[in-house]
Amino acid sequence: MKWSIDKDRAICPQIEDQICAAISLGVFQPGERLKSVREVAVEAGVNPNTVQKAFSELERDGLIYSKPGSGWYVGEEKNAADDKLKKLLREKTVQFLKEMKTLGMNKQQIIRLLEEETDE
Amino acid sequence: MKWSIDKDRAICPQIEDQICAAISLGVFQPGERLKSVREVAVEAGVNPNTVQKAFSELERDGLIYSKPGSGWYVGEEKNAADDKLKKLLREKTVQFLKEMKTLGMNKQQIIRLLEEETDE
DNA sequence: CAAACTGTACTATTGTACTATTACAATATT
DNA sequence: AATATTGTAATAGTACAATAGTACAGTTTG
Repeated sequence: MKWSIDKDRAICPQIEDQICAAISLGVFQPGERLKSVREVAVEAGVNPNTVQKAFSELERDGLIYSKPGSGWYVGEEKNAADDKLKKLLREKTVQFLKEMKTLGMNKQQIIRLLEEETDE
Repeated sequence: MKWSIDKDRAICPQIEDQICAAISLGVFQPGERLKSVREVAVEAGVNPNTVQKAFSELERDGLIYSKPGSGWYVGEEKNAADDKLKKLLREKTVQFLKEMKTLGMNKQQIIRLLEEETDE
């Protein structure tokens, strides 16, 4: 898995979110074993404690579960990942809209900016 | 002036950004005196030190200037505010797009989410 | 002149996020 | 059985933003 870590934001939720998206989008299948806490930490250039915390959060939300001594595994209920991803995308969108409107932008102007900054 | 402070983000840049937008959008006119550091602090529910820091940053960027003992005043060059606001809006947009794409969304899906979350 | 308000500077403290390091028990591997 | 790897926990250290409090000099106002 390829990680995209922005050092200017909290790292823990970024790990969470990207794993959540990977599960929801089918990159990881239910029952599949994830890489170990230490491996992910090296891959993402991050402290193992941070990965451990992110995994624990995902476990709390029912996306993954741990077999102590063996590893972390994707849960059977993909719903949990789908719901979490949807919620995440909505929250990010709402937050973005809020900030842009605080700076005086309206819907039309926001979409125009989006069009300008998109290459595809 | 009405402040919109999000406690989950760094406060200092929020003060900066909102004043910048207010100047660029003509809410504050060149030469106009801003409220004092202490007044803004009370209005926004924030520590005076944080406002002082925000004002100093805006001064560094040429948006406002201080007359020690008298107050802070909007600079004559509105360009500085226009440029800073434009840069700000672009950065926020680029950041939003980056995060959404990291979570697997493409342009079309992003715009659809925006449409869904906009009321006007 | 005197009082009030202003910008400015400084220190101390708190809260948060992350890193660094170590340790231990459960599991897997050989 | 022995070794390596895993999850898990605890501690200490670092860095930063923000708060709290104080102080002082310049300006305005009465």
